[in-house]
Amino acid sequence: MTTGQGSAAEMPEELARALAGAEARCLRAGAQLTELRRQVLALVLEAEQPLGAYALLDRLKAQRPGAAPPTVYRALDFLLEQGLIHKVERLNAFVGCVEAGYDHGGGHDHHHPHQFLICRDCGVTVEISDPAVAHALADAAARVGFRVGNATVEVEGFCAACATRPPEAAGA
Amino acid sequence: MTTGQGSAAEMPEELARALAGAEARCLRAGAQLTELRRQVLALVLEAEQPLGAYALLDRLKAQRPGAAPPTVYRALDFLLEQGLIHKVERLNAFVGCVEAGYDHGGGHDHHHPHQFLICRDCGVTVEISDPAVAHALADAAARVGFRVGNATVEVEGFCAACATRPPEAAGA
DNA sequence: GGGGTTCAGTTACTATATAACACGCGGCGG
DNA sequence: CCGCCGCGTGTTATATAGTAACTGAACCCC
Repeated sequence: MTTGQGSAAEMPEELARALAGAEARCLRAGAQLTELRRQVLALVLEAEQPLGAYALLDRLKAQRPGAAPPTVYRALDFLLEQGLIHKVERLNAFVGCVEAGYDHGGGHDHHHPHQFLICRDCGVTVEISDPAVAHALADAAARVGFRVGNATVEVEGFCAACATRPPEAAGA
Repeated sequence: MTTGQGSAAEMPEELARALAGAEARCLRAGAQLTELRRQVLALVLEAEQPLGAYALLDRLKAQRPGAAPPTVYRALDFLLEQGLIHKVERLNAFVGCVEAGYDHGGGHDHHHPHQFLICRDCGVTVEISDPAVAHALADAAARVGFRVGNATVEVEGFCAACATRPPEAAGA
């Protein structure tokens, strides 16, 4: 609510740090975080909620009038590959990866297991990264001889705030 | 591979049984498994793989020339509500629920937790229903005060067959 | 028989995503 | 120097997925 997207002048430190981290990460991966890609990443990160490709496109057009669907989708593909953003399949929308900011050079480089909690009521989407879930999943998969690659885990339900405030009196 | 979809004449016992089970289930739920819905359900069940709404529409047109997108989507919505089919979000496609066939009158009525394993190589999609995964997920959610409703869990990776037969020699 | 509900037909449209081709730029070998 | 190639992007067109809104038929209930 507090962000005036009209002019892309403002640049909170947090965003700047995230972009710098992304840059470093791409460097390590031998990938180019070009101007376009940085712009799209910034748009995703600025938003507090998952944004659809076309919503991003609209915002992007402010800075890049000629932008078309492929413009956005190609950037998104890149960012997904680099693990800088995730796609929320249930929403056909994209969010910044909560872990992307940490520039911990070692261990895994990207594509950490993650899960989304999506509030049915207020729409808030939260990313968590629970090892137990990943483990249970890998376990279950292994039981049928399946080798886990990338997992999409998205839970719809009620966030803490909306769960306590019971919505609008059940009608049925 | 063995099903000739050209004419909808054939009706394996398995399919017939599944449809009968679905009928019984709807009866119990006070829902009507109409002709259209049965047709769409049959199409989903016949396919060995997830089918997109428009693929279903094409097939449906053989039996119902006037069919349009809403025709299929309304039937799919119904079947989803009844728990007779699931949607695979990553594929925008629909599959029959493996548990729908069991006409166990008691306990849960539908919407059991389930997970999909999708082979990156051959595309085979398998549904499993692992309580440990569901539990781990509910647990992780509870830890942040989130009440779990419906979970989408879809794992991409390699099925047993494709995992043993290493694909086409890794390049990188 | 009026009035509700449910289901399906129909038209039109919105939203999401990709194909295919063209161009500019930088590197590299002839 | 030139042609070629890989890459990122621009551009146009199109494919795929999903809904809105209105219509009418069938059924049930009173």
